[in-house]
Formats: sequence, structure tokens, C-alpha cells
Amino acid sequence: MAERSRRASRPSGDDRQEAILITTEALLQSRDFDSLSIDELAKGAGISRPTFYFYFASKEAVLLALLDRVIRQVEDRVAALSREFEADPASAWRRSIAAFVEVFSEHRAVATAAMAVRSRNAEVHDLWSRSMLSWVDYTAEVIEAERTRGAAPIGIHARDLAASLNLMNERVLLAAATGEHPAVTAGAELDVLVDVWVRSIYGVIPVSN
Amino acid sequence: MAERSRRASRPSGDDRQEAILITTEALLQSRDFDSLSIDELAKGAGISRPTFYFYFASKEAVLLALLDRVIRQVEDRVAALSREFEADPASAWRRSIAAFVEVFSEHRAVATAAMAVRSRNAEVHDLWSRSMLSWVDYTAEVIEAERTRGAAPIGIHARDLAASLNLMNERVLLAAATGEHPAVTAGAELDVLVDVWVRSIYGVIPVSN
DNA sequence: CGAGTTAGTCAACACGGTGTCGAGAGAACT
DNA sequence: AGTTCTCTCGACACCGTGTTGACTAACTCG
Repeated sequence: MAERSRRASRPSGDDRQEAILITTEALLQSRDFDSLSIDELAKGAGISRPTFYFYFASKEAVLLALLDRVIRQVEDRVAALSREFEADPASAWRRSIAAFVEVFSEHRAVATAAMAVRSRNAEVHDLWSRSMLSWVDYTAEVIEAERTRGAAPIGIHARDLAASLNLMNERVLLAAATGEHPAVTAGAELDVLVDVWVRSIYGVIPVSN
Repeated sequence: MAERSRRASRPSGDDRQEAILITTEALLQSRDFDSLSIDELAKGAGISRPTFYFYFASKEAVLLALLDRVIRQVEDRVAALSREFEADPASAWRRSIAAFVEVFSEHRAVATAAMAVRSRNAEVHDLWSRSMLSWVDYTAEVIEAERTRGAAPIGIHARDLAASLNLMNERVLLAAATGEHPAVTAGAELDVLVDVWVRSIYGVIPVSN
């Protein structure tokens, strides 16, 4: 209701920058990142193409800014995760994996665009890698703690196991998000992932007869 | 020594087509698929850019042809895999996974290019998916057989488990092939993957204290 | 208040890659 | 010798990117 006339005429630079981000994320809901042209992003934000370059150096830079927000959330979540696994390890892992699943699906459009672009764009690649690394670090620490307290059997290098499991999650969720085949049955992703994690961290092979 | 003069002047169409394929795979050893221009592929094959279009409709079509050859090998390997798991399941799985690892690393350049391109190219995507499906089918069949004979515990839907494990392999090997971080320690990929597979297929969680 | 600075804007341009068209060269068949 | 078929490429139209330089509107400080 308030703030009408005054700042009138031109929206501020921040508004414009934000408009570009919003337009991009909106277009990404239904379109391939590659198929977006800078002209579309500019038009969507109510500016001309050259003006777009005043705000961002490229399409990829916009995606990077979008991804950066998502990554922040990821880092907050990792920091907030409990390291308390003693009472009920399976449930604790489920909560951790659920955090990852949630971040991925809350920002499905940004996540899938980032996955598609990372192979050609170093910044996007690095930003996502950093995020994955924070998950892997957390996972490796917990696995080691579980082994130390005797809850999990000693096995392969904990960090390698942590990396494999996290890469599996990434790939399985990407396949689910983009509706690929093969993929895990829709809706069952979390159950399946938790099962593989728990079995490969705690599971032992019974001695055959 | 033989076949000198006669067929001289112009190389045949098949030679040219093959030259394009060879040039592309060679360039792919050291360069990003996206950074390759059609002009380079044409020049490398000793023809002009318009002539390139006589042989292939696009860069992607070349990659598709390259990938198709790899896929054939994959299918042959899947068909040749033994379904004999009773004597030594862990070794049998290791052989199966090794087949996948080998195909992936023998054709590292083509595989990584295909992974990078699949998100924007339906044909490449479908071809790779079909290949993954054949691995998943094989895996799911074996898991079910192992459960039926009582060697593996009944657990989550075998096909979902098979899909997750195969997607993990794909992602772990891609990370290894492109030197990403996080990745599994170089050289340890096969050991780590086999461990996760065997534990998640056969592993049981000991009842805690 | 008015001169200077800063932020923002865009028409016009240069460039590089893609894909097409149409003319033609050479082998091959008749 | 003529016709056809395969193959070849110069030249062109097109599209998306990124840059330049001139312009305008608002802020600010003497």
C-alpha cells in the first residue's frame, strides 16, 4: 500500500538483478537451461539484452548466483545435522539423507540445470563440488565415529565409501528429478537410498553354511 | 604395397565418414565436446564444413555414432556374463562390475562426452539409457535369483536396488574419469564399488547388543 | 540551484558458429 | 557421348553472444 510515487520511474538495480534471477528460475521450471537465450532472460526482467550484461556476465553467471543460494541452504543443513547416531542409527541416517533429498527437490530446477551445465562451466562445477564435499566430509566423519564406537564393522576407507554413497544419492535423485530410465520407483527414493547406506555401512556378510 | 594408383583421386565416402569419427574421438581425448566446432571435425577429416553435413547431420550425430559402437560392446559383454553366482558371489559380482568399469575406461573420452551431452540431446540420452537398462535388468535378475536361492536376504524391491547401484557406478566412474572432487581414491574404484554392492545385496544388520 | 558524478540503459556493431542451397566435378553405368 | 549418382564446396542467411559508445535520469556537494 505504501511506497508508491517517490522511487518511481526506474526500478533500482537490485530489483532488476532480482528480476533476472526470478525470471531465470521461473523459465527453468519448464525449460532446458541451454534453450534459454539471454534475450529471453532480459525481456523477462523488463530490460534489453545489453542491459543484462550490466548485471551478469553470462547466463551461467545467473545460474551460479541461483545455485549459490541453494548451496548456502545445503551448508546450513549440514551444520545443523545431529551427530547423535547411537540411539537409532538407521533413523539418524534417514534424517541426514532426507535433508539432501529435500534440498535437491525443493530446488529441482536449479539443481538439474546445474548438473547439466557443470561439465562445461568451471564455476558451477566447483560450487557444486564444494557442496558435495561438505556432505562427504560429514558422512565420512560419522562413519568413522560409528566404527570407533564399534557399531559399524571396519571396512573400506570411510571416505571412499562416503564419496560413493553421496555420488549415488546425487545420481539417483537427478534421475528421479528428470524422469529418466532407469530410475528408482517414484516416491521410493529415500527408502531405497537409506537401505543401501545402512547395509553398506553396518551390514556384514553372514558366513555361508 | 598393393592398391596404389587406381582408386586414387578421391577417398571413398566410407573413408571420409570413418575419418570424421576418428578425428572426433581423437580430439575428444584432450578437448571438451562443446568446444569442438564442426569446422575442426571437417578439417581433421580433410573436408570442408558443408561436406561434413553430407555425412552427419550435426556434431551430436557423430557422438551418437561413436557411442553406438561402445554400446554394442556393452551389450555383448552383458550377454557374455556368467549367471553362475553360487560358488563365489563376491567374485562373480566383481567380474560383472569390472566389465562395466572396463567399458567405461576403455572409452573414457566417448563416455564422458556422452554424459555431458545427454541432458540436451535426446538420442544420446536414449542410447545411454538403453545401455544402462540392460545392466539394470541383468543386475535385478541376479539379485532375485540370489534371493530365491536363499543366498541374499529379502529386502527392498530388487529393481530399485539394481538401479541405484548401477547409477552409483556410473556416477563414481564419471567422477573418476574426469578427476572431480569428491571422487573415490584413484585405482580403488572397483574395490569400493564391489564392497558396496556386496554389502547392500547380501549384508545383514547384526542385532545390536 | 547547477555542475559533476554515478548508475543504469540501449541501438548498433562485430564476430563466430550453424545449417542450407545450388552449381559443378569426377567416377560409373549404358 | 550422354546420363546419372556420389561427392564437394563457395557463398549465403541466420542466430546468439558480447562490446562500444552515446545517452539519460537521479543523487550529491559546494
